[in-house]
Amino acid sequence: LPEGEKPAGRRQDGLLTTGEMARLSDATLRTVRFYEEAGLLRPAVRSAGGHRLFPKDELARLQLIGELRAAGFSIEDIRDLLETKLQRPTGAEAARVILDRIEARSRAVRERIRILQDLLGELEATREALSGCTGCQGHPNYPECCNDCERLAALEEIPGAAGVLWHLRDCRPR
Amino acid sequence: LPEGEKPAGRRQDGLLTTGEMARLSDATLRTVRFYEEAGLLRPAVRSAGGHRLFPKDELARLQLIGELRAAGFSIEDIRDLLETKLQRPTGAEAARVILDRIEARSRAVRERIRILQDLLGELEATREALSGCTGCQGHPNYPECCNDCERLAALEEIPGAAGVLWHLRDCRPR
DNA sequence: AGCACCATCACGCAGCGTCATCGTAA
DNA sequence: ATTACGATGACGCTGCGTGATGGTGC
Repeated sequence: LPEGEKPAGRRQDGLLTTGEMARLSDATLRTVRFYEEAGLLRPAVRSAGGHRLFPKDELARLQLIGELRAAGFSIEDIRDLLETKLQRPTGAEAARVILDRIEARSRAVRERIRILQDLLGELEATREALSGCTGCQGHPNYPECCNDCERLAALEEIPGAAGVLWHLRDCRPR
Repeated sequence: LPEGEKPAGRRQDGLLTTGEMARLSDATLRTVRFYEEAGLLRPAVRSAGGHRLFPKDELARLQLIGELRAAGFSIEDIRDLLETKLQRPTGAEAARVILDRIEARSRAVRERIRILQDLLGELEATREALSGCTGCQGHPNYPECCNDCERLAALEEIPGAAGVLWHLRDCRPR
């Protein structure tokens, strides 16, 4: 064993099997194969028996693909991104194209974060509004009785989501 | 016209057509119908000619569904949430179930926000690393020359994503 | 009678999951 | 020879988009 080098797989040729790629990147076999067919991973060399063998660089690619997917890039977007540099005549041009796309995605991600944060706020407000209900004594004509509940009526405000989930009368659209 | 009441649609019976529902909630006709078939909107009354007519409360429901979908929740998740109250015998029990689910959702949403923020950070770092390249003078043997670029080598660190996108040698998996 | 509106099939799409059946690797 | 691992179809799923074709509302 050459010292100071942890082999990524256990093959001596430094190639990775489909399964190793999958395990090292939180993907599945199916996903790795799908990405290869889709052209996101470069055509793997095959063993004599037909098994895919990926050079180790492809692992970094696969991991990046996973992150870009999580960020909402489509398969096609990603293919474009990965090919951009090779399809532009100069580095300056390629960089501008890539920067634009990243900018656009960043904006979309920020927007998505904002939406999620708003929703989180509404969920919290809903939780607060209904938290008093866990101590509610049984009532004969539940669930209609909640419409006349004094405790709920005394609340400063009932978020729209709570009104809908609790099936209160007059849930007004916002 | 009874005063002080802005009718939601323009029908005098206060019911909303599929199209009105769609327009008032940023959905499409198809989506409204789909949600009804999926049981997210309660079976609409039909006109003599077969057109759906929704009571105005359903609009608040539809809007809530839109928000939950935007946050990434599945149709089934949403159906469960919406039906919870009616399927439990007491308010206290229903409230506990709903609170649990909201708690779980909140946690999931927080987790998603965290992931997206991490990604945003990586996107920004990538943008920064490549932003200098937009001024790169043409070079005869682009794109290979980037591997020996002095400017890139001088950077404190090159994020993995940039290494992959820029096809630099030795992009090591993380 | 005209025009916008709505209904119901029905097919299509991404991005894989999930068998089933079979060949490989060591 | 065993046992885990991988390959190749092929069909399934979600959440709608997108026609086509024909009836409604007013």
